[in-house]
Amino acid sequence: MMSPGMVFPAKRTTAQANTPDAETPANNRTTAQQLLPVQQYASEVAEFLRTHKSASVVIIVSDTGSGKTTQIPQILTDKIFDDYFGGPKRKIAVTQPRRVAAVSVATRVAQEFGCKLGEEVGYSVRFDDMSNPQTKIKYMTDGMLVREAQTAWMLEEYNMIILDEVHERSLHTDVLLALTKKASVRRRKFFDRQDKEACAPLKILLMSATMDIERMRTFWKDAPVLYIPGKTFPVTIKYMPAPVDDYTHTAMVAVFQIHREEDPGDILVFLTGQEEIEEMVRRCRQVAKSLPPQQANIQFVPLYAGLTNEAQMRAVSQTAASAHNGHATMRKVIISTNVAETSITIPGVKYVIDSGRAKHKVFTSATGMEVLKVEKISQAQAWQRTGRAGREQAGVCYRLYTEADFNCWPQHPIPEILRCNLSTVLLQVVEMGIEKPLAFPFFDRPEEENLQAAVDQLEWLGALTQKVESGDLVVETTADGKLMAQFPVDPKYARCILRARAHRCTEELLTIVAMLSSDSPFINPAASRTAAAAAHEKFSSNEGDHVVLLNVWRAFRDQKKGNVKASRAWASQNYINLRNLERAEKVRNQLREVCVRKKIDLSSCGGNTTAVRRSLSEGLFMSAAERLPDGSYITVDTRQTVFLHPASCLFKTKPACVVYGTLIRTAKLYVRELCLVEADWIDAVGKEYFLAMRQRMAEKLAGKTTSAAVVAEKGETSDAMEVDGKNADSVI
DNA sequence: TTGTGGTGT
Repeated sequence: MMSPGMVFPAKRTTAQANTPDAETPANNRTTAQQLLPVQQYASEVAEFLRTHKSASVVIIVSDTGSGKTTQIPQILTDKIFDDYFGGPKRKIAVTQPRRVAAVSVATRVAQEFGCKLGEEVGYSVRFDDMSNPQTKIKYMTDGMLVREAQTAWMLEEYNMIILDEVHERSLHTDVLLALTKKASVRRRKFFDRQDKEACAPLKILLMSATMDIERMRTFWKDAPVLYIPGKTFPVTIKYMPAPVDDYTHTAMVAVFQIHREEDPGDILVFLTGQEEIEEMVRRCRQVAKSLPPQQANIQFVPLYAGLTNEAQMRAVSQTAASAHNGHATMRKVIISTNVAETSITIPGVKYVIDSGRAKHKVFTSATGMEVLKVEKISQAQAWQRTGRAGREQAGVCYRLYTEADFNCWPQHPIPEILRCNLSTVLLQVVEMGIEKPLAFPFFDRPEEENLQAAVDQLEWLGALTQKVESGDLVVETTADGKLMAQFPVDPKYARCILRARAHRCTEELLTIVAMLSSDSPFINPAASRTAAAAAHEKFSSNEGDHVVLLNVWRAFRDQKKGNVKASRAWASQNYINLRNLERAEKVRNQLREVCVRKKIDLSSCGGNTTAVRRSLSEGLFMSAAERLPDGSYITVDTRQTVFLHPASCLFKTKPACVVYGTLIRTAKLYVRELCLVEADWIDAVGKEYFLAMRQRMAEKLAGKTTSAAVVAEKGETSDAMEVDGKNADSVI
């Protein structure tokens, strides 16, 4: 067992500049604490907006705690709404990357505004719309606004779109950056030329933390910028004098050092994942047992998104200030993933310990492969973590890396739009009437290869057609594509639903696709793994994991005829996560509504699971794999060696041919969410696709005679290719 | 024979 030791030099008294906002001229910390900075600057904000009344885009920059999200929309409605916008008065949309934020901010603003939530001030998030036609300020998730744009891409319902937390660069915020840019130009032209009563110009307000402002100004042709100081307290930064190998161990030593030497205040530790966190919590509790009685006032709580709401609440709720051991107060140590970076705010934190790492998902369009790996975070993320120590009082951030290391890290994380499968977004954008998706004004343009891969994939799925007109790629959605765009799921699953019409099993496919859109219904607690596996056995199938999901759903639905209590008991006995199933139910209802609206036949196949598998094969044919003699598999299109994931119900039976939902590299290159299919089915639906892929591979190989290409030709694993410093993408 | 960073329609 480790012994608590000293990892950091003695306490330094000088507070260093803590966040980038300390450098902005407007920043000072002598503000009256009862007022939010924006309230103090209200007249300046109003003046700024009035001065730039003719600008279609303005930028407001501010860090945590300025109150910009709650106050600025109110300033717009209170002070200048009447004369600020030309044309008829409609709504202000304020987008948020997270639903909880949209809901909670709207609730607070409705109170301040003195109206009932859902009237002048409201919100709109998936499954929950609290707004009406008279709503003036509508908080919404960015994804929700993208959805709305699909039917009205010029966003005529709004006078102004406020994009909040732009610096986070969420996928949908990036889509909106491009879309609103296009819409504002079009609306301006429309307004100038035509009926001024029918359509007002569209104003855009970007709200961001202090970063990347110059690039943003360039993108928006020198948009005016207003800086507002945030309200945070100074945070002292302490770096490691030398690099550490074992950051978990170092984090533990730091925790106990702080506990021994520093003032009261909770500690927030940033690690990378559930397993690592549970392990550290366990070891900390062990060490705490041997602390002297006067130091026993310490407790450890894990925090990650996979926890139940109750467990998350336990981590977030304020430490009971009640005396412990007669006099000392309890110190709480929250050991968390990056969920505590932005999504969850924890009161009472005075110390942050930052491992400097996080798990990131990387997607490769050429192979459809995902990798989830631990990587160094960006400087912006490090500042975000640091800021968590200064919300209520001055704090300290212990960085488990050297200053020299930190200075070498990238300034910003890679935006999501550059590291995800673009097919869903692309179909949405095309359905808005954007015919030349390669010319869409992305703030950060995805690699053309990735965009083209998404276009190709959508074409193979029958969602669109593409052609080249005077050098530009022009695409158009097909009738099926228009239907597919209606479903809020990956287009390949939308295609499965559409194919289910022919096989008379749309009800079953709705269930399966809804279940795939939600987190797994299975709970596998480490302590009772055998019991859980035994309980799950009754849902098993030799036809694949999709049929297993269907079985779970049917059991759940039959249970639901009973009462809530019975439902809970059933879930607990069967190691089933009820929350995830209830979410799947909501998704299913939404998908079903799309079918009703679009007059898509709803039919059920009963026990005929062949029809179900056939439908799946026709949407997932691009993700097919065949068994090799040694029990491994090879993907039919890109000829990569892959392995069935051991958690799949087909792991043992190893059928000759499967389609899969995801291809992910962890210990090996695994395929998951497997469905047993006949090779004939795949050939029938994917013949042209496989021919085209084979031809493309041959062309690439002809052009490249590197050893990597030869290895790829033999169908070796991409491991072998990586030895050459290449990967499968470079040869396919 | 494995494993789930985090969002969202």
